[in-house]
Amino acid sequence: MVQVRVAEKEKAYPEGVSFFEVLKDLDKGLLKKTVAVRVNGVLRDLRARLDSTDTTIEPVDIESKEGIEICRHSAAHVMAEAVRSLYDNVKVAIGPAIEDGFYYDFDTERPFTPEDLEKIEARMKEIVKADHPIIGKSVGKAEALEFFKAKGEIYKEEIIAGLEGDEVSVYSQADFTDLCRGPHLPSTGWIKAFKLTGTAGAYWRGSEKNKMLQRVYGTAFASRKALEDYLARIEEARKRDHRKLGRELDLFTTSEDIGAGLVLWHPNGSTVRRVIEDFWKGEHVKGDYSIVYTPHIAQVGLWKTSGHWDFYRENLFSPMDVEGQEYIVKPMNCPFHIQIYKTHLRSYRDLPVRYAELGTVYRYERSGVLHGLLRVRGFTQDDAHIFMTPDQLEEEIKGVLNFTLYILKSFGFNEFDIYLSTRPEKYVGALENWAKAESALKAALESTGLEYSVDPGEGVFYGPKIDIKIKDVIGRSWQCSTIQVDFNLPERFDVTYRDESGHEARPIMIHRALMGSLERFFGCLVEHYAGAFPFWLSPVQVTVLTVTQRNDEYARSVYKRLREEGLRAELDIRNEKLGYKIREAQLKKIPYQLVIGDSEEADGKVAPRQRGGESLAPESLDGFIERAKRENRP
RNA sequence: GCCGGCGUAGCUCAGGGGUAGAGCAACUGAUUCGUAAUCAGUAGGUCGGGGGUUCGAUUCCCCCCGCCGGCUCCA
Repeated sequence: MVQVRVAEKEKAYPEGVSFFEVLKDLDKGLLKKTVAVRVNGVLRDLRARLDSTDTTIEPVDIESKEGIEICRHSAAHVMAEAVRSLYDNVKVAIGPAIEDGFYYDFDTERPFTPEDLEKIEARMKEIVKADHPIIGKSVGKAEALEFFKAKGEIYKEEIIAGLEGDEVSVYSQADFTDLCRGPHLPSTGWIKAFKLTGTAGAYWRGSEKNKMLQRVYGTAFASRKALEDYLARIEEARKRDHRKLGRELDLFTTSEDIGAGLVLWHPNGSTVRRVIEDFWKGEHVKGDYSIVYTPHIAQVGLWKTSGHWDFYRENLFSPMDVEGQEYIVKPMNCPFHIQIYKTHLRSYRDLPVRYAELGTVYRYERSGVLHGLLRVRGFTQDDAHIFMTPDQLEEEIKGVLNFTLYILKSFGFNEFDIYLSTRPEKYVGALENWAKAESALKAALESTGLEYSVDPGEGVFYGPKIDIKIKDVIGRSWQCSTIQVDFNLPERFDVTYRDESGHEARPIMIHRALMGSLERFFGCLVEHYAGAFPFWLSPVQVTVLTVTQRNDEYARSVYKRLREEGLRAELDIRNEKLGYKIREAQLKKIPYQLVIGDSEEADGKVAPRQRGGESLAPESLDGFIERAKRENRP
């Protein structure tokens, strides 16, 4: 007999009884929302049986992260079963649960079409309805190898060959057997809600060198309601898509005639960008940065010296010939800033030197990776390079980190995911410098009191870095800020300063971008605010609307005054009904609509209406201007 | 770059071997109107580009460009 505890309850059962039976006996209600159990810290199937060491059983709730993962994983198996039953000569590869869903990779005779997706989903529904038991067992490695070999499952063979230990576990449902660690649902009927979401090509083991397999994506949830909520969230994200809003609000476009990944900023988008840039410049001047400008092209030798020519050649635009010299469009700003630094002999007393630039760079991104404003070929970095003595490193990083957070918060981002990336396998620079820099970054992070995680080996070849991802209102993360320590470039460009004893010494550099690229950051802002920018960023802040043409003259004077006060105003005196004009202003997401009718004109007032639909009491123009000015800042 | 899908009026989309259609937007006229769409009329397209098949291609085939979903990549 085994003494079993589940939550508060305790009872003895004979060995060999399944966890399912134990729960059924002890707490039927609990069983209903349980998909697996954790026993002594290990996840097990409900079908698994008690053995002598099992004492405490923790049920895994279907709504829990692990519970949903188990559902998704089982759904992936159901999909594999469906695909194998529908198509000949299919080999299955891997099929894990992922964030928001699951996928399974198949090696097929031909790629899947959208029609295939429907067929597969329909077959999956049949399999769920048939409620096949999902049974796991442990088998010898040799036996498993033989089994999958006989079935022609070469990918499974490869996986098994790479596994440690003598035993592997396999799961079977109906006539489909898969290599799998588990756990799984007790039977296919336990899958409550799923949907296939797409197909894609995906390389075996993620390497371009390997064969491209067919991946089918899907998702599964604990209930139909949860699935519907998820689909509604996707729909919400779709509504916020910066590419859609960019067109609707006339913010930006790209043009086939110009080229992929090159952005045209329309007047509305340009206004937002200008406000961002003005704010950025002002804050940098306050923060003791020097703002600089540098050319868009330069001799390729600069990039050979920097090392980018060797490391990133496939992402540089081809050189152009200028009187026998090779020039390229710049992929980075750093060498220019270094050249400026080097025009003078620097003393330790001059450091740190901070150069900031809204520098437009061009990188040849492979066509398949381009995406709206988020991944483009020409973009403007809010770049800066700081030259300092090694002693100044920690203090400087703290300063940069706090500055970054301040700027991001000014744009309405208050939640961050912060990562410290440490030395990668391929690196340059002395180990002791790496250690020093990593500990300086760490100390700076700790001084903020914010949580962060370490990405081991994810640093750049020339130094460790801090990356900050901002979270938008619907919880998505966007990589924007990066703070990178660099030992490489000062060396390569022979950057120096005179230390306290008058000797030549090597400064350390920091590269940092707060918004990353203006394009990406702008795209992120659009989605964060769903196009309804805060007042200080809105392309048009106020629109003056007349009720009838009798009010045109007064409306003009209101409009003129608003412009004189530096507010971005528009005047709509078209011969249309008020409702029509309001609707249009609303769709343009203009923060304030000033309604001007006979009564406002008679009283010398304006009647503000807010973007949200709320009408404010008529007030004097001065009063409104005061309100607007109060809101016209971060 | 790779896999799949898509490209028709400014936008959203329908159509389909015999040279195209709707709604909204635009323009013109009437209406002078109070917080999300007044009515009527007009105009608008080398059907992404190039080549091929065909008596005839926007439709079928090939190549290219661009966009979308992924993979890979992202200093």
